[in-house]
Amino acid sequence: MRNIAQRIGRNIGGELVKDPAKLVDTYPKVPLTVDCVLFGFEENVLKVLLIRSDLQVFDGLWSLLGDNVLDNEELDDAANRILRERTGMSDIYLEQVRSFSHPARHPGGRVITVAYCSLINIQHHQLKILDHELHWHEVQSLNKMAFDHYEILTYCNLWLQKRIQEHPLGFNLLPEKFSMRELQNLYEAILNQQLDRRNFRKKFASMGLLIDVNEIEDNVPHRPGKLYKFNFEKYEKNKRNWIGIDF
Amino acid sequence: MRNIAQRIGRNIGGELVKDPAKLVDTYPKVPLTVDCVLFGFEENVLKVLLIRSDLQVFDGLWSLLGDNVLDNEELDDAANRILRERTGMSDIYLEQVRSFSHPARHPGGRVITVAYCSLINIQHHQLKILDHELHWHEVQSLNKMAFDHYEILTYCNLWLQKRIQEHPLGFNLLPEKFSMRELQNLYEAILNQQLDRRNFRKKFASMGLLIDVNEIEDNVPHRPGKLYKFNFEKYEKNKRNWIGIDF
DNA sequence: TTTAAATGTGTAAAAAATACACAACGATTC
DNA sequence: GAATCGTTGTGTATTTTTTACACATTTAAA
Repeated sequence: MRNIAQRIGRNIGGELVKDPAKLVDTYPKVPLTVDCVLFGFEENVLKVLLIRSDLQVFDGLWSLLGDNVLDNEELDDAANRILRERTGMSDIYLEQVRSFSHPARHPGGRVITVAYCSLINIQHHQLKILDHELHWHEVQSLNKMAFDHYEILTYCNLWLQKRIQEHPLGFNLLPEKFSMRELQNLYEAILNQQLDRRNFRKKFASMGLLIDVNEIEDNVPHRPGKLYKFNFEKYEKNKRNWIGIDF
Repeated sequence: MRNIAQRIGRNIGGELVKDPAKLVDTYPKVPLTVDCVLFGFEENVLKVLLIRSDLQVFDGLWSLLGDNVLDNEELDDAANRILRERTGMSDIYLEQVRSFSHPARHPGGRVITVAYCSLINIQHHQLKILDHELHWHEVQSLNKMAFDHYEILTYCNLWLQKRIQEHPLGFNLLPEKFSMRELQNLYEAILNQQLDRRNFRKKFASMGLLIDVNEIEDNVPHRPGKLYKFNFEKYEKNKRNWIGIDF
């Protein structure tokens, strides 16, 4: 094997590189994409936003929302742009999850992708572009997808389960005013487990981040529950002391 | 703005892409590197493995161990290769942490990097290559580094603090047989906080993952402590039930 | 023999997590 | 308007976990 300095064209010995641009020119380049895993919540079911793959080899399988990273584009920006271009939605806070780099993950050759994740309220974000059969798909009903997207989705789903217990992401999925039952349904759907109703309420009550808006549910065929707002302001202030939720 | 299908050269309408390779050819390509953040522990201090940057613009600042990702190389493999080439060490388990993509992070132009992290026992892994002044550097004494490496290091340090409470990584940093005091020093160094000695011991005792080897410390100028081994076997078996350590 | 410096150990108090049941409410039906 | 249905709202006892804290013991060194 050649010496590393020789192989990558760096100077040997003690001399310093004066022209970094020349150095970067010698770097191999790879196609890089971003895939957005957008989770949503509707009818007490966790959903993910998908399109139909337009690659023949994937024969109509579903695919995450992905695209290339452009020249000089930061990954965060790429994720936001892709989401905007594919769905018409902006102002979604996406978080980087991890990269996937298996050499055979794309049938057209080596393409590395970085997965981004977010959770949104399906009602509050109308899909303005419906190309490629863009739609919300139940997470639980998926098993095969285009590329390695099922693997990415599974990874992001686990990431989300952990994340939602450390940060109050869940409130983005609910209407501004929500009942305790809606909140609990949300956590149960994401964590994929039943939770004790009284202990659930106790836990959130003790956090002191819910504001009782003195209203009750409407149009429910039973005793309506009280409505709450999430105290985003207080949360932002005390963010540093936030220790998370544990179920 | 052009339609996304036009911009990236995809087919419009319902037709399927038959040649994925042709499609990938149209993707913009970016230089991609991997940076390894290797943490070690020595003399009760958390250290990180660094080299001297050979870019003039960084005037002798310290740098992480980084290099390009090669064609068709998986990121995990790249990280292992880089570590091997730079230090001579293999069989180090590196974990992907996240990507850093600020367009101006490299003075030579747009270079995206993926950070990988590991924790090793400095005594057990001799540095076989010392090019570029490769050496172990105290984490606490750093503040400025080449590129955005200080930012990457800081991020990885936080990642590590979290990680070490969820997985027993720390045992990789200690000799096979270690005293409770050594173990506690390690946790204190990484978490950067003092821990109560009795509660610390109680916590580890209750996990049942330490094996008393019926030996005591040697060459200490005070009462020697008992030595333990970590029960890797039992941990691997019960990994799924592992709930972590919490300080 | 004394001193210095660390080890080894247990308990009480506080906090957090869990399990669990019944009355009150509103909507619907008859 | 009475009865029924389904869900809300609430509290307590038990267990588990976390925290705070002190003294006798052991070895090396002086």
